[in-house]
Amino acid sequence: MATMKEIAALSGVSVATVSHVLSGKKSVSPSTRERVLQSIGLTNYKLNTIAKSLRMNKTHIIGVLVEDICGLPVPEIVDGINQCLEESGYQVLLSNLRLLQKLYNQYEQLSQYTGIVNRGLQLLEDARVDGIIYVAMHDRRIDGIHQPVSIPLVYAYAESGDPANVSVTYDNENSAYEMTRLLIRQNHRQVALIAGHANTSAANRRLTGYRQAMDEAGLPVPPEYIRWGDWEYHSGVEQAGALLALALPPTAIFAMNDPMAAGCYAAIKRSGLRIPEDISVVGFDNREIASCLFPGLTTVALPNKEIGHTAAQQLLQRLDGLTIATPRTTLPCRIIRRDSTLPR
Amino acid sequence: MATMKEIAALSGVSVATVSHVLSGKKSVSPSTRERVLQSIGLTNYKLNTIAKSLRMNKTHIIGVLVEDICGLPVPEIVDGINQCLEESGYQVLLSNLRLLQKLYNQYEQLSQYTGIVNRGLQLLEDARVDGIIYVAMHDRRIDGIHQPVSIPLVYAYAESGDPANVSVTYDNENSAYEMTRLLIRQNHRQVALIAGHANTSAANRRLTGYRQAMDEAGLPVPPEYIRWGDWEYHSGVEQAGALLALALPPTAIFAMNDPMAAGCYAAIKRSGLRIPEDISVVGFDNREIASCLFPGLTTVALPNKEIGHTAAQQLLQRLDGLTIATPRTTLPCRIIRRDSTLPR
DNA sequence: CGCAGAAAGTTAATCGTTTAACTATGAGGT
DNA sequence: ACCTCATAGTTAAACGATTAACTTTCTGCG
Repeated sequence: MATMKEIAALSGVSVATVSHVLSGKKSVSPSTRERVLQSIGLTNYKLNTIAKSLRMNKTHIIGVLVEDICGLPVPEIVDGINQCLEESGYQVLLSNLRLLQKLYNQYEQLSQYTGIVNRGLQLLEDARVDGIIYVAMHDRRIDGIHQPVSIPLVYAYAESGDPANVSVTYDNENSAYEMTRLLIRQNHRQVALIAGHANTSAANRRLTGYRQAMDEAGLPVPPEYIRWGDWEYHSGVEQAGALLALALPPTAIFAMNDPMAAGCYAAIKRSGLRIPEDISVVGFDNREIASCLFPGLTTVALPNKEIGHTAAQQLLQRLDGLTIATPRTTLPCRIIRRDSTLPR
Repeated sequence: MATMKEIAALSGVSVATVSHVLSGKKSVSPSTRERVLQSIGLTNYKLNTIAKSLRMNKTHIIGVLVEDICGLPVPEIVDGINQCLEESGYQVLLSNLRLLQKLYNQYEQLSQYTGIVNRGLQLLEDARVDGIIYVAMHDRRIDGIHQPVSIPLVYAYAESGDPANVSVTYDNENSAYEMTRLLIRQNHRQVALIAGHANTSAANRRLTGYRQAMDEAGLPVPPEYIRWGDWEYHSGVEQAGALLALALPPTAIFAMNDPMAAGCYAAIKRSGLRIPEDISVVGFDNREIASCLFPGLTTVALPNKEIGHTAAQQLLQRLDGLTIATPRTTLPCRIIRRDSTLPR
């Protein structure tokens, strides 16, 4: 692959002149410019970005740290990041921690967790990325995360424990509120909830939203209407079974994610009831299942792509030296209405 | 961030010596080594990989080109790639073409397609990656893909049109064969097939496997038992409906992917039949739905992680100067047995 | 004692850019 | 004629590592 030196020799000028032609930062006579461009056309010259990075101390590469690339929202978030960065001439260096997403309960063991995250950050820092986006799956109460010296870092999806850090998240609380409101507007008065793992802040926020909607409508929430699942299909089956066995079973079930909603479907059908005629079910996440269940599941779609896009935007702003006025961005979700609910 | 120069000054030696201590390629007296290591400990020294890359003409970065990171097998493949590369000290630069995966029919418009792919390859080449893994979703009949000069390239998931290129794929044909065999062993004699989009080689290979199993067992395949869908849920509903309306309806349906199998579930339940007592259904892909349907769907799991891992391995071999003996690797799939089939 | 050879360092070139500082030339103004 | 200034180009020093080639010192052996 040709270098500037060869182009310079071929055109009978100095490398500096070639550089000037390419950068356009200094004026070059039309004739020399033409000669240089022709030489470039003749060879397979490619600017060596490595040399440029070394000289300029800027790689135009952003490190994206993910806990598990196979985790559901992750590819979409990365997509959003990628799209935004590409437009600004940046590229994405991916670092995958391969942390099992399902270890909700071990989530509290922050010590070894932060160790792994810090190793990932190190790797990106070593690669001399210009900035880092950390796609975190769970809000951090304590931030044991070592902010690499002098590399801007923004959080996507979940929040950093330190409110000074910039984070881009979605509105768990309001989405759960709106979804519950939707059921209430359909005259449901017995609305039960199947929650995700109690350790996760997502579950707690969605619970808050649900409670607020019920309270506002003056509807009672008997404790047996709040069932704690573990985000998995089977806990949906189990908890829905328990709800159906109640003396006063709910007329609507709000499952905190789609697999658990699918579990409700199984339990409900097994008991001979029909969805939505006898009982309404709604989910959360808008996974592929939601549209493949029968009847189609009403659920909430997370703004994953936007989360990634916004996080990337904010990072680029910081790279331009701007300080982010509001470090926490919370994006709204969208309710996807299908056929799993019916008014009473 | 400190440099070798500063470490050298601090330890009273030359940069060369510092380099020797770090690389271990030349002997250094224990005392100087100790002094240098202490200086490093005192500062925040980090090897500048950019400078190293420039000098060594090697970045230790592999470009991964994906058509759509949100496409289902993609994250797992990337995970496999990542895992393998990480062990060898390489990192992943991601390039996402954001080609809509669903444009099956436009798939034949190769001209503009190759343009986009080539732009993606250019971007990676510009970044001076050491090698490229192209995660392609569809086999290429003609390869319009411009192999970037001197950068090793391997295909993952789908095959390159040129048999000389190294590709790592999975065994569509045999998996469909085995799945059909499973149904036949359960004494099903009327086994119908709901195929994916006719344009795709995956659909055609799976069809071949199915046909072979039926032929071997001496079972007739009436033309109306082969239904062409488009990989989507609704075509499953539709085609299963058509099958059930036949004079001699099948006792088992093999859907070429899980969403279409889910469509079968809907059509079958609507018609009042039970799965698996009245009719067996199997799918393909082992998506999340498979375990969230009721009853659980028997399906085939693709070796996505292994595909990525193997592709990365082969690329690293090529980087080490080895030539790959067999450029085409076809990995076996695994049948996941759940509760959607019953012997006759 | 003399010499070979190993051990421990240093010097300086190199990778491919960018860019401040400099030179040379010519145009324009007074 | 002289000064100023803009234009077009060159030179050379960075950026931060690696490494071949060289120097110096020491060890061991005949």
